[in-house]
This record gives sequence, C-alpha cells and structure tokens, in this order.
Amino acid sequence: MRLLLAEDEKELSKALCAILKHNNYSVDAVFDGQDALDYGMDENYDGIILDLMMPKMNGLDVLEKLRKAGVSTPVLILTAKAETEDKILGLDKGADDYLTKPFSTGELLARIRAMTRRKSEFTPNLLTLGNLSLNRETFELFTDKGSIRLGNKEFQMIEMLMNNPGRLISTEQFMERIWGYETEAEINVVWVYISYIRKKLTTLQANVEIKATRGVGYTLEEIKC
Amino acid sequence: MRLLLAEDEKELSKALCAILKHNNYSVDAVFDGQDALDYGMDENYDGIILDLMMPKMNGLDVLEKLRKAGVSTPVLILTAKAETEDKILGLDKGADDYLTKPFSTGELLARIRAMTRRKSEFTPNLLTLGNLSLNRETFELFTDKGSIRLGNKEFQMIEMLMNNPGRLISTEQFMERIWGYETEAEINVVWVYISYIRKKLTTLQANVEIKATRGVGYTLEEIKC
DNA sequence: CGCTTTTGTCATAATTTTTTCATATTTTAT
DNA sequence: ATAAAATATGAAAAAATTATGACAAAAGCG
Repeated sequence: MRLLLAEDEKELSKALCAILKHNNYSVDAVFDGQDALDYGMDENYDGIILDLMMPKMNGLDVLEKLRKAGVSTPVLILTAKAETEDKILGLDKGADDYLTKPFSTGELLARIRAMTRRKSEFTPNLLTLGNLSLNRETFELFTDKGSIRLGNKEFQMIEMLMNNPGRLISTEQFMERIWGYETEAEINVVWVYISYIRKKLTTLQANVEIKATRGVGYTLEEIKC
Repeated sequence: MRLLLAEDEKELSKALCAILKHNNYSVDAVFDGQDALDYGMDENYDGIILDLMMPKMNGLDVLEKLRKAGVSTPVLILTAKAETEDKILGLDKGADDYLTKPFSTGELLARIRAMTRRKSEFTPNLLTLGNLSLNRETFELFTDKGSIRLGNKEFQMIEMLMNNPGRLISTEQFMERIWGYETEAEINVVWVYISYIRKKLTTLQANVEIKATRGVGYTLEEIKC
C-alpha cells in the first residue's frame, strides 16, 4: 500500500511517516501544496493524507485541482482544530474523510484502512496467471508444486507484474511505485529482484516467465507449450 | 507513444528525453524553433512538448504556424519562470496545457498523460499492414506464423514504415529521426537494419515487403498475389 | 542481545544490440 | 555489355544492457 503524506510540520510528518511505515505502508512525504499536487497527479498512490494548512498551495486547492484533473485517489484531510467549515468544504470538493488534530494513531490507521477499503474490496485477494497464484494477504507465491513466502519488495514487484499480465512495465515504473521518487537506491535493485523472483518461479515450476525488453522493462507472460 | 521534444537547453533536453523514454515514450528531440516546426508538421506525433524560448523561432510562433497549417497534435508548453502573459498567449494560440519551469517529473508525466489521453483512446497500440502487426508496447512484430521481439532500432524503423505504408521514406529521414543529427553512425547502418527487418519479415512469412528506391529510400508495401 | 530475514551494493558474467567492415549483388548509364 | 554507383548481407567487433552470485548493511524477532 502506497500513501502520499502532505504535511508541512516536519516533526509531525516525521512521526506519521514512521508510524505508517511501521504499518507496512510505503510513504512519500511532501511538505507543501505544490509538491502534493505534483505527486498526487501521478495516480500512483492508494491514498493521500492531506493537511489543509500548507505553504505555496492550500490543501483544499490541491484537492480541487486533483479532482478536476480526474484523479480519483482517496483523500483523507487533516484539519487543525475544529474548523468545521473547512471540513465541509473539503468533503464537498471530493475528500473521502477528515481527521481533526490532534488525533490518535489508532484512529488515523483506522481511517486510512476504511478509506482504502472501498478500492481494495474490488481487488481480489488472490492473483492468478497460469498455474501461478499470489496470495496478497500472506505474501505467498504458490503453484501445485509448493509455496514460497516473499519479501516485501519481491511481493510488490510480482504483484505489479501479475496485475498487468502481458503488459510491459518499465524499470522506472517499478522504481517509482515501489521505491518512491526520492529513493537513493540504484536502478539495478530492480534487476536483482527480478532475478530473485525468477529463481522462485523456477523452483515452483511456474508456467509463466518474466521477459526483459532491453532498454525498457519487463513483461510477465504465460508460457504456452 | 511518440513525442516531439523541442527544448534548446541540451542538459534539460537530455534529462527529459531519458525520463520520457523510460516511461515508454519514443522521443524525438529538436533544439530550435525551426526544427520544431518542421518536425511538428509531420502530424506523426502523439504530443509536442514545446519550450517557448528557443533559437531561430519562438515557441509561440511555432505553435501558431502549426495550428494555422491545420496540425492538431496536442501541445504542452514549457515556460521559464512565471511569464504569465506567455502562458495566456500560448493557450490562446492553441496550446493544450502549460508547465512552468522548474517542474517535477511527476507533474510532467501527468500532464502528458492527460494531454494525450483523448487521442490515445482512439489510436490502438497495434500497427497493422496486411497480415503483419506491430505491438508498440512490447516491441513485438507478428503474423499468424509467430512473433519476434525487435530491438530498439529495428522497432523504430519498422514503426516509421508501418506508420506510412506505401509512402517513401528517405535514408536521411531514418537517420535524422532515429539516430539524430549529431550521430557518428554511417549511413549504411540503415541498410543493415533494413536487411535485418527483411529477414524477420521472411521468417514471419509476412505479405508485405520493403522496396528500395535507388538514390532515395524505402517503401513498405503489401504484396498482392 | 544474537539470530534470521530482508534489502541493497558491487563485481563479474552472460547476453543482446548496435555498428563497422568486407564482400557480393543489383541497377543504371553509357 | 560493361563500368560505376548504389544497395544487400554475412561476419564479427564494439558497446550497451541485463543477470546473477557473493557479500554487507539494516531491519525484524524471540
């Protein structure tokens, strides 16, 4: 699960980041409205947590522009104190929920779960291609020959591939979606993980393979005999 | 997806090129207004990214001339700083969107997607002539007899040919489009690649052929029996 | 804390693409 | 018909990209 956190108070942002990451979310943090808009436009997130009071651009404006641009990512608004009008305005402009500062981490997590639930309800828990299946809940990859538990990165990579069978995914797309924009990691971690996954596919005798397209990226394909 | 990038700052152009290519766009880069106009007139692009400040001809003039010539390719304008007047003028003259430098790559990609969305819904990812098809996403060339994955250069060449079936494409056009102006490569690489492609067409038993016109270039034609 | 797992880096190997070069073949002009 | 020019193509060198094993750092866990 990938979240965008737009919160200008550095302390709070850092704390929230830590909490969210601890709860298995990948988080990109931005600190002003302009960046929130730029990043949000990507439709690359499962949810956006948006503080209303931010430099450069107000959270409400960000939200409005996102919705106008056709971005449907769920948005959870953070408001300082009980600015009731803001809340209402926010919901008007297409927010999915709001939370008043200060809030408990428990409540925040619950709201995020609720917010992202709708979307995830439609995505099945089991992804399948050929004789290969991926259990999104247990992170297990399996065929009739057995099953292997995947690490987080491996899981996200194979998930992207299995979500788009036959479609080419660029190395850059893997990096952006899984490691985030600001990662220090080199591009070759993608190669390394592709290698790991391939090894596991072989072990499982899966009848799918990851093909490389030089200069571009990878495609997951079923092997037809 | 094919983009024309008109940006005279070499560094920026190079960086953008890399980013765009990594995101599965084929990019032609030009470095002045005159070339932007010449290339843009082709209507061979899914979008044009146009810097306003360029040598030889101002971006706005390029845009105006393109529109006057009936070219409807979507145009995204890049403006340095907040030259508000330019933006407005640009939108007036038929730009589809603008972006102020500096911008994030995320936003650029989002804008390009938005700009090309409408059109791309109508242009399938598959180019076809006779019994031959080219999948632009996976770089695969195929007939009912099988499929072959092409290398980058091969792909760009056959793409140009299939985009203009029956139309003659000069060797120089191949060089300029695919290798760029400043290439060190000899003219005969084109011959070599034509040869490679022909071999693959034979393997696939395609009913199209690449005819040579001496002193000029090549034409892709369907074979009627 | 020590052990295990995951994550990321690096060096090197393997592979594919790109380009050059030498030589064959075809076309055109005379 | 024949020389000159243009194109075709096989072979191989050069360059670029990807694959993978080994290892170090970091994170998770009892």
